[in-house]
This record gives sequence, C-alpha cells and structure tokens, in this order.
Amino acid sequence: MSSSDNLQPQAPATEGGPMTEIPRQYEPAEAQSRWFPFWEERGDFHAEPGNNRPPHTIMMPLPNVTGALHMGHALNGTLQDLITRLKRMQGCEALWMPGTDHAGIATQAVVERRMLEEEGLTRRDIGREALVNRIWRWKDAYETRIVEQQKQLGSSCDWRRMRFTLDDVCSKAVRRTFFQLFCDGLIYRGKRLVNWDTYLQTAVADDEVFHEDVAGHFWKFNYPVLGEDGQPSGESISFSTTRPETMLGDTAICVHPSDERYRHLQGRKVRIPVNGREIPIIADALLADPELGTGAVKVTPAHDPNDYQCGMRNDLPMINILNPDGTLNENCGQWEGIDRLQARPQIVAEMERLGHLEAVEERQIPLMHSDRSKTPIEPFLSDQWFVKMDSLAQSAMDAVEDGRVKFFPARYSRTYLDWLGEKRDWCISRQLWWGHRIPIWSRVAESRTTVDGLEILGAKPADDGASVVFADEYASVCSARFVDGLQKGETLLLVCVDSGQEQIEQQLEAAGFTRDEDVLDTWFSSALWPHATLGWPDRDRNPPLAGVEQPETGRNEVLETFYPGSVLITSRDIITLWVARMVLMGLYNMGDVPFQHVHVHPKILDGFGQTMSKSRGNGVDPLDLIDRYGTDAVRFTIASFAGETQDVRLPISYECPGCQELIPSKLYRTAAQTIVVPETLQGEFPVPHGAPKPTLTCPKCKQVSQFSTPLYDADSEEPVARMVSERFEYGRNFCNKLWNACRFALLNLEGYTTSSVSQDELHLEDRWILSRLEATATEMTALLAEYQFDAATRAIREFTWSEFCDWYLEMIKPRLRDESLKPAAQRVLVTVLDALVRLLQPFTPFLCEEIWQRLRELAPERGLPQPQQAAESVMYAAWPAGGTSTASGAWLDPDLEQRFQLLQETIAGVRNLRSQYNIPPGTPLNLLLRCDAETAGQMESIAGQFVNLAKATLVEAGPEVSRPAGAAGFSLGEIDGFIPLEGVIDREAELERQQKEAEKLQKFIAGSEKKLSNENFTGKAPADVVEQVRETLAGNRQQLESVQRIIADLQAGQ
RNA sequence: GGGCGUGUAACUCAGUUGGUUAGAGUGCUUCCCUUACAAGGAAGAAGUCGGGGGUUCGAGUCCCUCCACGCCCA
Repeated sequence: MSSSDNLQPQAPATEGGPMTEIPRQYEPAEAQSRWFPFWEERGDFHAEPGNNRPPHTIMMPLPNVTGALHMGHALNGTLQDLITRLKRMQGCEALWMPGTDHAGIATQAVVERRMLEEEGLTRRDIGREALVNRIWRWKDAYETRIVEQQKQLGSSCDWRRMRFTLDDVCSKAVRRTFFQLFCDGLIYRGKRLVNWDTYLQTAVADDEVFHEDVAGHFWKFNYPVLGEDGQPSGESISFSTTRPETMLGDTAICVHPSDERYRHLQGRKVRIPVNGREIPIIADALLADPELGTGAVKVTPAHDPNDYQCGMRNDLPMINILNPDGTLNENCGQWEGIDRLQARPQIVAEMERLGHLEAVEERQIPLMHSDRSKTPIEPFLSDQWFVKMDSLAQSAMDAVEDGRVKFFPARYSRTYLDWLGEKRDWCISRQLWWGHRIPIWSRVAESRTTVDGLEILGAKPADDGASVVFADEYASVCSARFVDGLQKGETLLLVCVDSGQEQIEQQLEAAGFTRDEDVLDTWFSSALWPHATLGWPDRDRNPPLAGVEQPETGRNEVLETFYPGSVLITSRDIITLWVARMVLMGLYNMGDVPFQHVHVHPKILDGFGQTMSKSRGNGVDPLDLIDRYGTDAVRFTIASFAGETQDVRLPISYECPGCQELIPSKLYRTAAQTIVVPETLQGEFPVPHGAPKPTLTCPKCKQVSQFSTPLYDADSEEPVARMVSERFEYGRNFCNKLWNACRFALLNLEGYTTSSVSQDELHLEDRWILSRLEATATEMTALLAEYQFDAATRAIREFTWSEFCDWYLEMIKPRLRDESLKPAAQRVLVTVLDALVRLLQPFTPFLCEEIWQRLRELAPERGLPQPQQAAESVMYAAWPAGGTSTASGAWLDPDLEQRFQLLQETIAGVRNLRSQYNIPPGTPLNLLLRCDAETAGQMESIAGQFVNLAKATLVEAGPEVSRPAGAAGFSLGEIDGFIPLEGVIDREAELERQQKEAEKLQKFIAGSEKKLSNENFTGKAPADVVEQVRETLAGNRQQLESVQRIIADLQAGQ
C-alpha cells in the first residue's frame, strides 16, 4: 500500500485552491487514527536480524496485567518510543520489545478479591486449576487493554514479538535458569521471617506492604524474675508492647549490656506468667535501647524482624504461635484456635488478673499492612527458597564498576551498588498459585545412601552424602540433592527437573515425589526478560513471531543480533528489584550484560508533591489527557518533563463535562488519609453508606457532576468530570503552532518546482534559519544521546516557535508574494520544514507524519543544495544532524547569526517605542539609524524587513545621521535608532525614559569599572573573561554616550 | 539511623566544568480578531536564587552548617 492511498481524500478542491480546507487547528484524533494503522500495515515497527544496520534494542519495562496504564507508564513509554524512533532515523535496526508481566500476587489478589465480592468464593473453594484459569482470562482482557493504550500513545514496538512472563517462551527460560542454578548449588531452602498476609495466606514482599498509623494501645507489663532456685525472687522486669499476644512466643527478655539497672539480672531467668515458660534475660546492644521506656524489651524471634535478628545472634529458640490464617496455634495453650486479635484482650485480662499489668495508654501505632488485601501484616517464620547472591551480586557490581553498564544520571549507580553490596540472598518462593511453579519434586528419604524412587533414572547417591549422580541420559536434565527435612532428623530428597521433561515429572510423581506448591517470585522471571524474550535458551531457531514457531536453522539470529540491549529506560524504584537482577541473570545465563545504558527518568507527582496512586485519588489517566490534548501534545509535554534533576509535579484539575472548564484540586483529610478532590467538592469521603456520591460544581456553568476518582465508581449514566492537567496545554499549543506553520507553508507552496538554489538566491534570513537549523539539530543529537529529553524539547521548541515562526516565516512573506522571488523562497522554506519535521518525529509522530505526507504531495522532491526524493514515511527519513540536516552541512554561520541579531534588536527597538507611545500597529513610522557605514549598508540591503516587521521605513542610515528634533530614540551601542514623532512625542516622558536608561547603563558601567580596577581580577581571571568585561564596558559607554546626547537634545527642547 | 535528591518569578521548571546585567512556559498588565495560527501576535511588570557562614578577583553554581520537603534502604 502506498502512502498516498492511505491519505483520506480531502474535500473537493474549492475555488481558493486545493489546500484551503486545511483545518485552522490541528486535529490529533484524526491523525492518530490515520497514521498508526498506516505504520503497522507497512511493518514500520518491525525489527529483523540479518540486515547490516547496527542493532538498537530497548526492552520495555513490562507493565503488569493487574490494571490499566497510568502516568508513569505514559512517561516511560514515551521516552522509549522517542529513542526507538530516533534510532531508526539514525539508521539502526531498532527493536522495542513489548510485553507484560504476570505480577504474581498483585494479579491473583485482584482476581480473588473480585471473586469473593461477586460470588462469595475463595480460592480454596474453587481450587488451584480453576483459579489459575480465571486469572488467565483476566490477564487476556487486561493485556488487550494495555496494548490498546500503548498504541494510543503511538508506541512503535515490534508487536509481533510481544511476550508475557508466563508464556511458553519465557517459561522455558525460567525452568532452565532455575535448573542451572540448582545444579550450580545456588538454590537452597531455608527459614525466613516473612511479611505474612493472613487474609490471602501468603508471604508478601517488602515492596508490597505499606505503613499506616492506626489507633492502638501501648501496654506496660512485667515478668517476675526467678532466683537461682527457680522461684520468684521478688524482683520483676518491666517492658511495654503493642502486641501482648506475642508473649506466648517470647523466648527472652533483652536489656542493654551497659544498663546499670539490669546488670545484676543478666543471665537470670523470668517466667512468662500466662504460660509459665522460663526464658533468659539476655544482653544485646543492638536490640535494647536504654533510653527508651524501661530499657528492657521482650523478644519474640518468630514474630518480629528485630527480634528475629536478635534471636539469630543469641541462638534463641524461635516459637511460632500463629496458624497461616492468623489464629493462634498449638503453642498457645488455652488460646489455640482463637484469632490473634481476639486473643489480645484476653491475654491482657489474664495478665491483669495475675497482677502483671502496670499501665496502658492509647497511642497511634505504626502498623504494616498488605498492599494486596489491606489487612495488617504478621511477621511469620516459614520455609522459603533462596538464591545465593554472593557471586551473582558481585558479577553485577563488577559490570557497573568497570563501565559495561552505565547509569544516566550517574548517581543512580550508587543505589544499585549499595544494594547489591549487601549480597542478601534472594527469597524467590511465594505461596501463590499464579506464577511459575517451583520445579522441585521432593520425597522423604530413608537415608542418604539410597535413592528410593529414582532408580528408574539410573540415579545413585554420590560419595559426598549430599548429591545424587544420574545415568548419562538424565544427567543433563535432572539434578538431585539430600537436605534436612522440616522435622528433626528427617531427610528429604529434592529433585530438580529441566523444562520439557514431562515424562520424568510423571515418573517422579508415580514414585511418590510431590512437586513444591510454591511459585517463584515474579522478579525471577522478569530478571530473565532481556534474553528470554529473544528466545533464550533456544540457540537453534529464532523465537516465535506473531505466535508462529520459526523453523530450526541452527542459529538464533534474533538473540545474537539484539542481545545485549542498548538501553533500559525505567524509574528509580525498581533499580534494585529489577535492574540489578536483570544484570546478574544476564551475566549468569548469557555471560554478558543485558543493556549498556540504564536511563532513570523522573517520577510524576501530583501538584502537592505526592506520588500518584489509587488510594490518594490523584491518578490521572493518560487516555483522558490524550482525549483532551491529543497524543502528540501529551508526548511533547511529557518529554519536556524528563530531565535529570528532579521529579515532576503535575497539578491536577477536573474538567467540567458541561463546559470543559478546569476546576483545580485540593487536599482533603479523611480520618485515615489525605486524598485529592476537586476544590468545589460537595459530599464527603469515605462516602457514608447509602449517601449520594460526592460531586463537584463547575464555577463557570454551575453544572453539578460526579468526578473521576478511584475512590468510587461513577454512575454509568452520569456525566463525569475527568482528571486532566493544564500543563499539557504546553504541548497542545506547540503542536498547533507547528501545524499552522505547516499550513502556511502548504498554502504558499502552490507552483512549487524542484530545483537547486544558487548561493546568490539565498537571502539573509535563509542563511540565518539554515544556520540555526544546523545548530539546533546538532544540539538535539547531543542531548538525546545523553537522555536529556527536557533540554532537547526546549531546543526544538525554541527553534520552531521563536526562530522559524516568529522570524523566518514573517520575513519570507513578501518574497512569497513576489513571483520572481517565490520559487527560491519556497525551496528554502520546504527544506527547513522538512528537516524540522524530521527532528520532531520522535516527539510528535502523528503530527509529523500528517505534515510529511501533505508535503510529499506538493513537494515530493526537496532539499538543499540538491533536492532529493522524500521518504515514504517520516519514520524512516534520515535524522538531521551534524552536517546532514541539509545534506551539505555548511550552513553554520556564527558571524551571520550575530549580524542577524542586530537586525532583530533594531526591530525590537522600534516595536518597543511603538508600544511606549501607544502608536497603533498599523501606523507607519520613519526610522533613522546611526551606525557605521558597513552596518548601514547591511541595514539598507534589508530595509524592506523594517516595513514588513515593524511598519517602519528606513529613511536614512550611516555615521552622519543625527537625531531629528522631536524624535524618540533607542540605543543598542553599535546602532542608535531614531523615530521622528513630532506632535506625538511627550518630551517629558521621553526624557524620563531616557534618563532611566542612562541610570541603568551607569550602574552597569560602574560594575564593570570596579571589576577592571581590581588587580586581582585582571591578574587572576582568564584573559578572555577580562576581555569580555572590557568589551561590555566599551559597549555600555558608547550606549550611554548616545543616550546622554538624546537627553541633552531633549533638555534643549528639541 | 544510613543514603540520594529537592528548595530559583504567583505556578511548573531550566540554569553544563564558578565568569557579563539569572532564563523559559503558564499566569498577570497594556495593545491588536494584521489574509498560518486568539491554542495567536506585539510590548511589559515580576526573583535577597530556603537561612547563615566560608573558599575565591568573582558563588544560583564549590565547602560547612541550619531549616523545610520528597524518595530509597535499614
């Protein structure tokens, strides 16, 4: 399909010409719906191995399938797409690999919660298989929606290569990796205190919990101290706690070793009154703080992280008092089976009855909650699988330290190195059903000298008493090991099996082995993302394409070509969780880093500096922004945010559904938290049961509407004020400006003919804009290479608006009306516009394609000095940079730019006077310029521009020019301008104005003189700095002289 | 407690290794619906660069310290 086929036919030509129907405003929705399918059908997003272009690979930080995309995704995706589009234009085979993450607990929790709300069913009611099936259906629905949203953003991923962390390709990589780690002895099973979600009955990771203060109590108890004879000595030791029920699991009382109050008690014992257990009084400087409370604390190693560490240090018993559902277990005597929260007051009452309760106070208690179930977390000791991090972490640290992986901005390498430096073993098991099930089968072993059940695999115990040797044909796919079991004295035989060995799995199960129930941490599979998606471990064929298996060729060219990747673009909160793990797994599996650069971009906050989140009610939906402002505007604005210094505040407004007026937001405190609501909120949060949903009132049209908030679902038939942000007008206005510049060009390209332009056909403004274009392209190329998107955005905006539109287009208008000058002007105009559109394509692809195709119709061959055929799509036009922007590269001309600036300042001087004296824009003026002969010549040669741009006729220029009586004037140093205003000029006002100007100049002069009279300055400062000050001083003096002459004239009554 | 970052105009942000008189967008004031664009044009007002100290000929920029805020780790 050719591009022109895809252009929607325009309305029939009108009398004014074929282009007059170009809309006066850019219509983003139309361009979006037109060009995305165009690119997709042409295969413009595809990346293939086997051509000679240098590869460029970006692996998408995979969004999880729990919900829709938010602003963070929009920012992250925009930057990746921008770089990918840039690299394509720079001649790379650019792969942007898309995909989604199964996000273990997050997704399972959402589906479980919904199932419970809608059907009253728990996962145990329906079983593992049925639950997993339900989650797959959820995943399918959300993945579709996420991809849809990404395409709305213009994402130019190679969608054929889309992967999902639980699909067959990724699963194989996970199995192989786990197997390899197991064979290498890097996987082990051990005890660990985890964050236990008693509602979901699973461990949750540290980043899946949040802290929240809740109203609670702070009880002060004492335990009686026992004498040498084991009888109460009469002394007691006091401590405070917020969780009295945990005393059932206490295994020590801890004091600070230097605490004089307790020194004599160290080594003695106390008795826990409620269960009679005797526990020691220990000294541990890390746990006990003599300044806090009584200085003594109870130690419950199985139910508190700090106590756990203390228990490890002091070899204390660890008594688990909880069942997985949060009820107290068999270690709790009379309270067994009672929920720990119900047991709490009972235990307090018992302690009081026994005379050991000293005090109680009400307090706000900081409490960890599960982000998934919103219920309080219980620290809980359980068996988990771990990966040994020692050597793996070291390899990943080396990669950053020796520069194979480079962070942008560099400061983030510190976060990465500090975290890896701890080399804490990685807990990879999760008590979930949604995920990669751990590929380990186990069975209680009679001894370490027989391998019951494994005979069929030709296995026998190795001499070391720990491992197992398999027959040759199984040795590469099975690995087994003896370990100590859960019960004392019990031995377990563990067997790990590689992927694709279903028969062996069946044999193991037939032989009484059972597969581990747990699944792997989601980050385990995401750590493999950069190579798993490219088909690893398969080295004999390319990975499936669009779901189709590829033939075996003996090579995996996709993996060979696109690994290692070029840059990872992500936000800083997953540097440790994800980036570090990708590096170490890449090194482990591939022997090479997964990417050379890591660009860490800012976070988007709301106008109050808070992270956007559902619970705060401040999450803007990027699609709402796209709907209001257009994709290009959203992308351009987002790029303008992405600098390297700080996070970005995005003040939120609500858009009245009636009149589109924006209503600002405000903070609103509920009992539990602070949320974001419209300023004109009516109603309250949380919404009282049965109460109507809160609304806002538009201050302009008075319409009352519900508003978009994650805190309630709006009624479907109600109009809803959606959340947007005024800041995107920046991008929208820019797009519209460019659109209109293009509209102007198209309206003036009638009769365009392809030809080269000779040097003498180039006017001052042509050379100037070409020079500026060259400089801008070079600057942008350098900035984007360092991921300084904000600066690149400013550079191109400045060029487009303040140079191309404000000056160049205005200056060539007269030539476009002159048939003899028109052809050359058209050719330069179209050349600059062509390069400008190319520079903007990565930022605003839809707008640029729309312009590109329209330009192609009128000027298919263009460029200087020799015109060339324009590419079929701007996506594959060459990136203009460093000498290639105009195919000649010789346009840079700093001297000319400086002369041009003088012209600009002169025109500004005239406009300024016009404004000062309130002279209507249409009133013609005369202008006299006093300047040297050379400048006078230049000014006379462009005299037409004074008429064009300032409605001023240059009547005289040269060194002999003197100020006419009754003229207003301005001085630029090199040039003095005079505008005769006899009859209009207010002599007093002009005098005052000039005196003010003189004062200002005198101040500057004094400053410069002071500097130059300072020998330290002239002696120590670099010569060029001193020279600069001298020049400034000379200029200011000259200017002051002119001003003083004007003042003298005015005082003389002229 | 440790680490990182931020504080510049009313708002949102730039400000490269110290170097002329600190910039932009939005908002504000005045004028203009001039045939690309009122989502626009012209002109303008607006800042003790968080406070204090130091280094330097020279500090928004470097050092120390204090204050406020954010994030990460424990």
